[in-house]
This record gives sequence, structure tokens and C-alpha cells, in this order.
Amino acid sequence: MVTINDVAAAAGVAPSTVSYVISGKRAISPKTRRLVEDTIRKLGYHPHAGARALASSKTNVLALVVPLRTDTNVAVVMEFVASAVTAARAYDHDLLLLTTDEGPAALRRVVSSAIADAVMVMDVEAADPRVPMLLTLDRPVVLIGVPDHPDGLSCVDLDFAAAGEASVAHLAGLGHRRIVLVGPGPEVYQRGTSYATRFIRGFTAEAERRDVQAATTAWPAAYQHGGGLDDLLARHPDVTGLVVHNEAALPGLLSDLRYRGVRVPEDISVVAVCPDSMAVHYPIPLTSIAIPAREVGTLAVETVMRQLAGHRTAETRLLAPKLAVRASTAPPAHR
Amino acid sequence: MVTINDVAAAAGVAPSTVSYVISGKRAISPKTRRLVEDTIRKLGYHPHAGARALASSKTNVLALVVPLRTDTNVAVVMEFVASAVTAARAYDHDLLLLTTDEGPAALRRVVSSAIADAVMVMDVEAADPRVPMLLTLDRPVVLIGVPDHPDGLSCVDLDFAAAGEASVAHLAGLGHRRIVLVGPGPEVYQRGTSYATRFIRGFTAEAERRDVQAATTAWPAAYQHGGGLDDLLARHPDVTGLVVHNEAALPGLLSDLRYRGVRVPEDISVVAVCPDSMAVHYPIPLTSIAIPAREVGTLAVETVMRQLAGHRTAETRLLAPKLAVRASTAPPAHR
DNA sequence: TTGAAAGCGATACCAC
DNA sequence: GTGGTATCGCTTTCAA
Repeated sequence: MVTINDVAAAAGVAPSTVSYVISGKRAISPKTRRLVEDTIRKLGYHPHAGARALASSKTNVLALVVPLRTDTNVAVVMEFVASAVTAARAYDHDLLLLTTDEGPAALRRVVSSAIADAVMVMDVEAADPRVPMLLTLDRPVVLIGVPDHPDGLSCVDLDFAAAGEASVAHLAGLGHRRIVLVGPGPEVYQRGTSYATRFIRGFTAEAERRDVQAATTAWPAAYQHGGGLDDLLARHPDVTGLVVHNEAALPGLLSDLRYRGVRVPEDISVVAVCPDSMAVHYPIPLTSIAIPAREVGTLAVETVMRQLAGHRTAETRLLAPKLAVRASTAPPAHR
Repeated sequence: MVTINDVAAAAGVAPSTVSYVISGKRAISPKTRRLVEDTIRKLGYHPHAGARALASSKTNVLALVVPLRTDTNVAVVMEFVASAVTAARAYDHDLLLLTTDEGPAALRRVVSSAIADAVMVMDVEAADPRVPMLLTLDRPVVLIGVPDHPDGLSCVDLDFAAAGEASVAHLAGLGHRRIVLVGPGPEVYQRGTSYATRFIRGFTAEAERRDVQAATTAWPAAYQHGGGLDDLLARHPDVTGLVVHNEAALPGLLSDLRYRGVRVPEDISVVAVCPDSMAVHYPIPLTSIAIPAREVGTLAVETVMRQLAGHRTAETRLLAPKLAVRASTAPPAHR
């Protein structure tokens, strides 16, 4: 293994000089700098991460806790993770993967062992049991999602309440008076997953404000196609607008609509809550509120990096929803 | 921070004794062991990972390179990752996430810096440019997938060639004479992604052997529903069996079939290649060949752990495909 | 602008 | 069965 001493010897300088060339923490003459840099390249030197962590108390590793249930929204999680890795690399950090299954103990372990410098937690629940313990960690923490009591932890997420409002506002603006929410499965609500309840809150509030009849339904994430739409129409025969906050059920629902000869948007308007990339790929491009997984991932990393840089005040950033009007919504037909 | 010296002092023993209690690498009297363990608990001691890595040249971290393109099969990747994390934790290891985007350099960096002890690489291509460099790493490596020239690297995967054969064999056995493969999009083949070509090879070979007419088509992963089936039927009007090796296109294809009034399996039989959990959730449970992401993830970790334990000979493990007969296949109707 | 050397917190060898 | 201590590779303070 090539060590800093090897580099120093080969370059004819002190190890500390090599260290400073790398870190840039003190002025180095251009000549020495070039010499050292060349030697590093020539020898193929890579600083030993463990030694570095030991001496500097920094690992340059971020821990990311992801939900690996299959019921959850896989595509969004992946997109988030991808952007987080990329953003982390831009700050010269790596990502260590933990799962929600491992519970709070995993977080304590990773931080106490100095495996990671900071922690990002996805899939936060309203009364998340991890919050109290995260507070005791004394390390930067960023929650993706918003618990009822963040207690001074930083949070990043789409503003789902505003998204719920926006979906209703759009349909109401077009003249729809009876709309139904196709939400995630009951298990999501049972867990108290914060985004689902926040969305519903906004959805319902805006419906009241605008005096439109709004009902909510929960569809299993595994829903493919079959009786879902028939059930819904039986209960809400005069519905003209659907808000789908359940990307996994989207293909099945649209298949049901097509099969039943219900035209979109002529007979029923559909607003989807899903990544834009998903919305545009349907034969009828969907009017949608984007789930900005990419932005949230990047923002989470930036927030955590800011905290690592010493900025220790908690900040909650809720991204404003963006509703893109595409081909799946229109004014309701007169009947 | 609580160090091993703090524990030693509090317990009235030498630091080395504490170390040995933890590692179990030498005999300790029950009395001392209990004393030390209690002290560790009481003080909340966690060994410093960096210090450990420095002294022992082991990080207890596995690097996993995942493909984070969105065109690729998200659900399978997630399932694989989930099982890999779980398996790794069973061996007291953590998982560091790298992406294919970072290229071969990332692997060199992670290994040379002693951030990880070994590497697992997903989404291997036929002529994967990473293979030559992986060979120079001098660390355990496991490929998920099989390149044309593994050159002594361990590989783990589903036996896709056998899967291709099995799909044809099942349909041919039922009496089908004209079948079509709905494969992944052209970009997958262009990358030379090994599983896709291996599947086709088995598919075609078995078709020849059984003298059934077999055609192959490539559907975009983003396919939802629309003209896909019409195109296919126009080109292959007398097809009676479909093999779908493209889970993302599955909902769209089935929607097309339903919409066109093509009954499954009465008019057309469908064999899917996808995780079992996916196959069983359709209204017509699909006859399928399972993509054993879970098993592959676990096996990959076990293989890498075996190598870390000193077993340095490369082993290629191709899991035999399991075809589960469900409701989407039947003998072809006589026309 | 550079060098020397004291840690950082474990492991594992050498003694007893 | 236990203790003492050199060592791992780097960062950073102190000196020059």
C-alpha cells in the first residue's frame, strides 16, 4: 500500500507537506505543489480512509436510511437515492445504506462508531420513534418527510399539503364539483406516513373551501386492474375528477378506464401525483403534480453538508408543488 | 467519546483484554468477560470504525455498484439491494452505495482508500469495461451477471439462458407453435446487458430445437399502453404465446390485451419473467419464471464473505430458473 | 513556506 | 488468562 510517507519520501518533502497539498489548508509554493501532485499520481496514492477518520474525526460518509418495503413507491425511492449519491459525490462524500428494518439502533451504531458523519432518514412517520433518538445523536440529521414534532431536526420534502390543495384547485377551477382521491393503501395511513396524511389534509381543506364534494379512497399499491374503478363508480356515480396519489395503481386504474370506455379527459379528468417522467409516458400525457425526488435528494444532501460545515440551526424546506397541465384534465362535460 | 481505554480503566483491565473480549480471539475467564461486557454496556462503548480499520486493515464495509438509470428494472434492483443489505448485516457488514455512472474509477478509489473490503457489481455487460480493472484490485469481487470473459471473477445470477429455454419449453409443451418474445428495449441490447442476450439465446435455441416459430421484439421499458399489441399482432397474426421479459411493459401489454378483447389464456398465453410477487398480483395470476432478486442478493453477499474468509477461488453460480404455472397459460385454441 | 512529532483509537504480538 | 506496547496512516500543532 502506498502511504503518505512513501509520497513524501519520493517527493523529498515532509509528510505534513503532502497532507497540506491535499487538503489545501495552508499555502504551498506552486513548485512544491506540482512536485507533490505529480508524485501522488505517479505512485497512485489514495489516502487511507480509516487513518483519516481517526486523525480528523471525519469519515466523509453519509448514512441514508431507506424504506425497503416493497409496498412503497420503488421508483421514487430509487430516484431519490440516485440523486443523493450523485449530490454526495459532488461534496466528496460516499453513501452508506441502512434500512428502516434495522430500526433506531442502526443509527446509533453508525454514528457512535464514527462510520458516518451525518444521517439522512427517508419515509418519516408522523410520530416517528426515531426522532427522539436522532436528537441525542449530536450529529447532523436530515429528515425526508415531516413528523408532527421535528423538535429541531431539519426536514426536506415536497409540500404535500399544498399539493393536495393544488390538485383540488386545478379541478375546481375547471368546473369540477365532485372529485375522488385515489390514495395509497390503508397500511400507509396506518403507519401514519406523513406525506399521505398531509396530502389528504390539503385535499380536504381545499375542497371545503371551494365547496366541492370530495371523497377519499385507498387503493392497494399492488393494484393491477380489475374491479377498482367499478367499485369507485358505484359509490360515486357522478364523479368527474380523479386525483391519483398512488403511482403504483396508476397503470391499473387507467387500464380500467380504457376498458370501461370511460374517456379521459372527456368523461373523467385525472390528476396524478407522480414523477414527471412517469406522467409524460402515458398515451394520454397526464396532468400531474411532480414528486420531485431528484430535487429532494439533492436538497437533503445540501442541507446536511451545510450542517456539517457548522451551520447547526434546523431548517425545514418544503418544496412548492408544481402542477403541470397536460392532456388528462378538462372541464367536465355537461350532463 | 468513549474509547477502549475508558472501558479498560473502568473495568480495571488492560485495553487489550477489552479488545479480546470483543473479538473473541483469545480465551477470557467468564468473570472478566462479564465484567468487561457490563462496562461496555454501561459506558455505551462503540469501537471506532476508523481506528479499527487502521489497525486491522478491515472495514467491515462492502461496496455495491448499482445501476441507477431509470430505464432499468427498478423493482428488481430494489429487491436485490434490500436482500444484500440484510445479508451483509448478518455478517456484521455495512453496504456502501456506488453507481455505475461513476465508472471504474470509483471502484479503484473505494478499494485503494480502504473504504470497503470487497466489491459487488450489478448490471454487468457482456464486454464489461470494469472487468479488467476489477482484476487488478486484488480484493474480493462478485459480479451480479455474467460477462463474456469473467477471467476468474466470481459471478452470481439467474441462469437466463435456461430461463429462455424454459419459457419456450413450457409453451411448446402446451402445444404452441408460434410464439413471440416481448423483450426489453433496444438500449438494453445495445449496452450488451448480459442477461438480455443470454435469455434470447436460450429462447431461440429451444425454439429451434422444438421447431416452433419464435420471433423477438423489443418494447420500451416506459411502455404504458397503446399501439404495442396492435403492432405485434399485425406482424405476427397467428401468435398464440407471448413471453414477456420486460416487467415494466407488463401492465401496458395486459391492458392492451384486455382492451382488444384478447383473452388470456384462451386466445393468447402469457409467460412473464418477473419477481413472483409481481406475477401473483394480476387479476389473472401469471405463469412466470421468477427473477430471484432476493436469492441472488443473499448469494452474492455469501460469496463475497467466503472470499473475505480466505476462499479465493472464483465460483460462478447460476441459479436454475423456476417456472410457476399459474392462470395465464393454456393449450392454444384450435382455429 | 516547510518540517518534526504528538496524537487519534483500535489490534495483535510479545511477555509473563 | 492477562498486561504492556508497538503499530497502523493520517492530521495538525508547534517551531523554525
